[in-house]
This record gives sequence, C-alpha cells and structure tokens, in this order.
Amino acid sequence: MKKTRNTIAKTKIRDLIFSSSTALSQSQIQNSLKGLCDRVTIYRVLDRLIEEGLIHKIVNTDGIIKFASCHSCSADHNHNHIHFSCEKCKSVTCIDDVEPSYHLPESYKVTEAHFTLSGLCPMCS
Amino acid sequence: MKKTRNTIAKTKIRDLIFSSSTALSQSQIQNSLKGLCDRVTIYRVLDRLIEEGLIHKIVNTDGIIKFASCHSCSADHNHNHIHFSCEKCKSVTCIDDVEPSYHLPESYKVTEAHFTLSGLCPMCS
DNA sequence: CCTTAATTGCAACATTGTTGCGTTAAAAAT
DNA sequence: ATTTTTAACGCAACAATGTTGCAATTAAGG
Repeated sequence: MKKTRNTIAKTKIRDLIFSSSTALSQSQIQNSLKGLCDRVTIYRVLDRLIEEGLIHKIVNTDGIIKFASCHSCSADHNHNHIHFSCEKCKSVTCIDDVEPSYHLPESYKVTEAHFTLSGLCPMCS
Repeated sequence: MKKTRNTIAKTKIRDLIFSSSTALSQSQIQNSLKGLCDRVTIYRVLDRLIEEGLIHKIVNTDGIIKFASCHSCSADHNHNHIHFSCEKCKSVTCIDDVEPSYHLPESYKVTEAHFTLSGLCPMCS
C-alpha cells in the first residue's frame, strides 16, 4: 500500500484523540487546533488515521460523528463494543470489554454491531 | 398542548412512512412526494409526527437519519428495539420484539438504548 | 361564512463534508 | 548536503442537509 508521512497536523490530531478520554468530533478537533491547519486537512487526516487502524469512527445517537482511539481493539480490531452517549455533556465514551448480546432471525447476516446507550455519564449524574 | 391540523402534506408523509416496510430518509420522502410540498415542510411535518408519537427517528450506522412508524411501541412507547441496517441495499428495518441485553458500570444512568446491527438483509443475502 | 392561528413557501443562512488543482514539504535517493 | 519524488497541504468551489424569519395560505371551530 501507499506510504504515509508524519506531518505536524497528523501528529497533533492523533495525539489529541489518543489523550482524550472521550470521542471527539471534527469540530471539536478544529477548535482545539486553533488554525494549525485547514478544515479540509482535518477530514483527510482523520480518513488516513482510520485507514491505518489507529482510530475508529462513531456515529452518535444524535447523528454527530465522533472519533476515538483504538486501544483495546488493536489486536483483532473489533469495534463491537458499547458506546455511551451522555445527554447532558454530549460526551461519547467507549466502554471496553462489554460486548452486548442479542439474537436475530436466521435470515439476517450480521457483520457489525453498533450499540450505544444514552443517559447520564458518571460526571453528570 | 397546541392543536394540530391534518394537511395534505402531513397525511401523505404519514401514509408513506406507515406503508413502508423500511425506514425512510428525508430525501427518500422528498423524492416520493415529487414536489407536493417544500423541502422545509417535510422537515417540519416529520418533527410534528415525532412529537405526536406517530413515528420515531433512527440514526443509521452511516449517520443518515431515517424515520419509521411506531406500531409495536404504541403502548409504552419504547424505542429500545433493534434496528437492522443492510450494507448492500441501505435499507433500515425495525426488528420488533427483540430487546438487546447488556450490563454497564453502576455509575452510568441509562435512559435509552440504540442498537443497530449491520450486514445483509434477507433480500440481499 | 368568518375568524384565528397552525401550516406553508420562499429566501437566506449555517454546518458538515467533498473535490480539483496548484503548491509545499516529508523522506528517500543521490 | 542537495536533489528528487510524491504524499500532504491550502484554497476555492461545490453539494447535501438542516434551520430560521416572515409574509401568505388554509384547516377547523364557532
């Protein structure tokens, strides 16, 4: 595959996501960077970080897209863990090591599970 | 609360959603209506139908927002059922009567569960 | 039929995300 | 250390989705 380069923007964005306890949206990242790079660059860097398997994309219950680091899933790269979305502070957190269970009619072929619980996080409750 | 009126647009949109086996997006509805009303009106009608408890909003795994009728949940109005999102035909279906199970640290207060499985639907597999 | 306020259309705007293209700058090669 | 290659960048433009204000329309009750 293509070679990738380590640029200032990429390093900063990766560090931001990895040091955050909650998932970050593109706009949150943009605000943190305070003009370090163009808006478009952030989108492209995020795409690359996903391709490289360093972060994953989360679609929140309100439709807002967030990005979080892959730590627990680095081995088999499984994103089927639970996400928690706080209705008050809007934070999105990956709850590792808790896999949801379900059952479905045979006729469906499941490849991925997206499971988000919403309510109040420990900070807000 | 405010009184609501039955308009042509509202009736048509409600019928569309109720007669569909899968959840519909705003753009799908707009295409079906073929200029019956303005784009803005569709958004406002959808908001009203949600307020009235006739339909519910689903955020799909790709971030696209869809709307489906409330049938099984009319009694206690519970939307904590599973949704299935087909990766091929992009259809979103409510799987009724199947509630997912999970467990979470005590410190979280859960009010809603959003559970979507993606893969291939019976038609596409 | 008349009244009133819920609903609509239109224009304008905001946000989010994408694409093309010429320029810049990592990182390998010399 | 300098040159070369091309990944990555900034900028402008565009597209899709959703929201808001306001004047005009119209459903529904009296």
